[in-house]
Amino acid sequence: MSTSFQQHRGGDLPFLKRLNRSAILEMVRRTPGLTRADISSQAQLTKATVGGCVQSLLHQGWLREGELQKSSGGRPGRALHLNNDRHVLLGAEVGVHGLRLVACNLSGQVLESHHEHFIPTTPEATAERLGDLLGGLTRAPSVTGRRCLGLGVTLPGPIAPGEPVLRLAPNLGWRDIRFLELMRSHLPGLEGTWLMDNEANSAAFGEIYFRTDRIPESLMYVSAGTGIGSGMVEGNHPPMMTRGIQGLAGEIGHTVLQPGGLYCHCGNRGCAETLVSGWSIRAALGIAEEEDLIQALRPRLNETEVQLTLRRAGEALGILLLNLHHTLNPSEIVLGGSLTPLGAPLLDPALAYFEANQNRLLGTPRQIPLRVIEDYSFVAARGAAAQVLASVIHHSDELI
Amino acid sequence: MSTSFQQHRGGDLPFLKRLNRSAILEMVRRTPGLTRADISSQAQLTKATVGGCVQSLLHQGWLREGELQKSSGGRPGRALHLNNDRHVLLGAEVGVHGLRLVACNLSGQVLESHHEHFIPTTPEATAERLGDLLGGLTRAPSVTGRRCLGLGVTLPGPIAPGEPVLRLAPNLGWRDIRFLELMRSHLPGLEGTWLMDNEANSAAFGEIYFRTDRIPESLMYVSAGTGIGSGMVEGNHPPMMTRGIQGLAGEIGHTVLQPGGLYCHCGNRGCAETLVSGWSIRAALGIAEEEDLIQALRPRLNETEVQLTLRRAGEALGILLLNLHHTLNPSEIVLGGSLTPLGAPLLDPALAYFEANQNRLLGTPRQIPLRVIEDYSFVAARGAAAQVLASVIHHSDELI
DNA sequence: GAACTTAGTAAATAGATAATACTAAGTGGG
DNA sequence: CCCACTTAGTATTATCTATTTACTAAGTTC
Repeated sequence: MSTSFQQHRGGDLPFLKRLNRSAILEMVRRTPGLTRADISSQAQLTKATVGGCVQSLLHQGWLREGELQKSSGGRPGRALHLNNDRHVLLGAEVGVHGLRLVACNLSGQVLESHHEHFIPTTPEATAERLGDLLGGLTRAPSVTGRRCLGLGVTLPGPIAPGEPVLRLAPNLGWRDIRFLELMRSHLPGLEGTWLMDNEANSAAFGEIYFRTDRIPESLMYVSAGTGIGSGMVEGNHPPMMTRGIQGLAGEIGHTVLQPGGLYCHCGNRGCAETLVSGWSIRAALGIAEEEDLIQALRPRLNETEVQLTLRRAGEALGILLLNLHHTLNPSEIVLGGSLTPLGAPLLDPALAYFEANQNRLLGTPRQIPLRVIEDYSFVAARGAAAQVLASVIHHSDELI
Repeated sequence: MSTSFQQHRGGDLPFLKRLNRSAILEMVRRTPGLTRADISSQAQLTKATVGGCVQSLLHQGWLREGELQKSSGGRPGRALHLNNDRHVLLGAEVGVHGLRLVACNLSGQVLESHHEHFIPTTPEATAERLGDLLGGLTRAPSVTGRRCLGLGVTLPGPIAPGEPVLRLAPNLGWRDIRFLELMRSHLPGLEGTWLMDNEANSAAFGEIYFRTDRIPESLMYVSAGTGIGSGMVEGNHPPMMTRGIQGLAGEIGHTVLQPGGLYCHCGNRGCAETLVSGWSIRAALGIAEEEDLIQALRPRLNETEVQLTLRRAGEALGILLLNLHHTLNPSEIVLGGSLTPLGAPLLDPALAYFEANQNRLLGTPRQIPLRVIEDYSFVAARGAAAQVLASVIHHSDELI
């Protein structure tokens, strides 16, 4: 899961076994309904090997057998699916204005979710409250009885690569917090893999990991909220994300778009966040921190000052997206975050700029899919749950 | 080597064998002088397994035994090194103003190199000339007799991920060129792995791959020449690079730094290249395409117009570097390309801006190493040779 | 020089996938 | 309805790889 320096390691036979087990589970996860024969041909393993692996995965409750496939002239194969009844994944997001929690099954379907307005004060108090809420979630009828595979927590700031430390959360005033450790005492019985990550990273991961059709080669999630962040996920088996040596990868809110421009809270001038972010829009339109930004703006959308501010912010967002296109060139871009409910006045200029300029270099008609997420609310928490599953499948011995 | 969508595959016993062979070879490559016992403890393989692998790698001429290590109370181990006498790697760079070729040994030491001023006209003529020069290189005394592992060619533009097609070379006027195919007929006897990549990608790869101490977790190479490009390499075993779905990753010359700024040749406004690039400096100072930019500028460095132009370009470069820092956060940045010989008037403002602003977010004193390459000339060609070696080690059956 | 320590090798063992042969369960033609 | 044919999946045996165990090699230390 981390980008930290990997020492060279050899592999023994159990390693090979784990590898094949996780490959088979991933295949069924990505294309539900696969038969053993399909797996055998795709994975380049013999029928016998696949049969053995599948049997043990069935036995352990990871897979279940489904209907018979249509015959193509011979004995029909038996469809295989994830067994969604046995396990649960927990994910939580600590946001600037609230806590969000989800419990998912292996397919990423949300079994239970909870949202609570909550202004994080100290890390300790936040951990306690979040622990309580998670405890409640695990006692929900749809969750009890399932085996918990772990917990993923997202935080609004850069995470140190390699160890679970929040380096900084500018909008919470936190610095160097080992948040998982703070939560341990409040969730003593919760087993499985615990991990934490940046909100945009987790969101990006979840958006690519739980998909079962037209899986992009890479995906970038841009989170436009109080600040602006992004997460990039690439590849498969397992998807990898770039964190950067200090966890700063994706801190696109502090890329400079306007040299010599306004001062940012980071001290530099002309950062993207001075042009497009919850805080810069509040500053430009005089909206207090305590008010809900969306609710404050909705009645004022006819004011020219508001329209102008949102249009300028949208144009800056468009430039930001284009710069990412020319820096990372993801296969798909997903736009989320608490500013997205502002809709067209903010987003149309961004999408228009991106579409107008994305093909200038190559001149091809191909358009990179750019999607505004319908409901951004539980994306990060669900993504953290996805990271837990990936970690279990690829880096644990659960499958043996 | 490519970022294209990987189908899930299982692994069989020969796969495991290849994996361990390549892991051992990589370990010795990265830390020359390792003993079998060192490898055994680091790779988590038993002494017997390591002994067997090493024996066959010695037998095939990949490794050689060296001196005895100093004893630490018992029998001293025998140092292992790459055998640099048996193989050769070929790399070539097709530049806007010339062709550069290298022949390297396994450690990346240049056995033979050649530079020729050459303005590429058609792809066919360029391929023919490059083929002739490479043929000459292979007949050099230091090269003949060695087994050729392959050829890597770099080109100044985005390469399609997954297949060896140059999508576009704006400064050559080329589009959708299968350059390797054009070269085949001129190098009929040349065996091994053939590959091609973008110049900055190959340079980045070479800068990280041949290093033997303090190997960074990731490295970004920024190439400032006629245009501006970058390449990012991450991880190890093997190092991976981001190409993007259209090969546009790293096209930082077309990130927008000055919304509403000057028109770029791509048709957009305010691209980084309009502020810092060979062509924009030429345009600003009225230097013709035929003149050598460095030679034309050197006598004029006292002119205020020149100083101002270079300082502004340098500041833009500094912003570009900072934006990359906040987007990818590489462990190390290397600056190369044909503009670097301009030295302080261009580079000082860039380095100063980067250093002044890189720690604003986290507030830590840590400085990301930013190095201007001493001699940029054969970096890309040597990097392409490095890619050949990595491809052989990780994706071929040569080691068995 | 004897005890000890570490490096490396040889032979037997365990455990993984592959190969082969088999059974299971459909289709379709007569 | 039967039978040839096709494909899915399982059982058994074989092969291959790494490990385990025992051993030899070659130093240091007292």
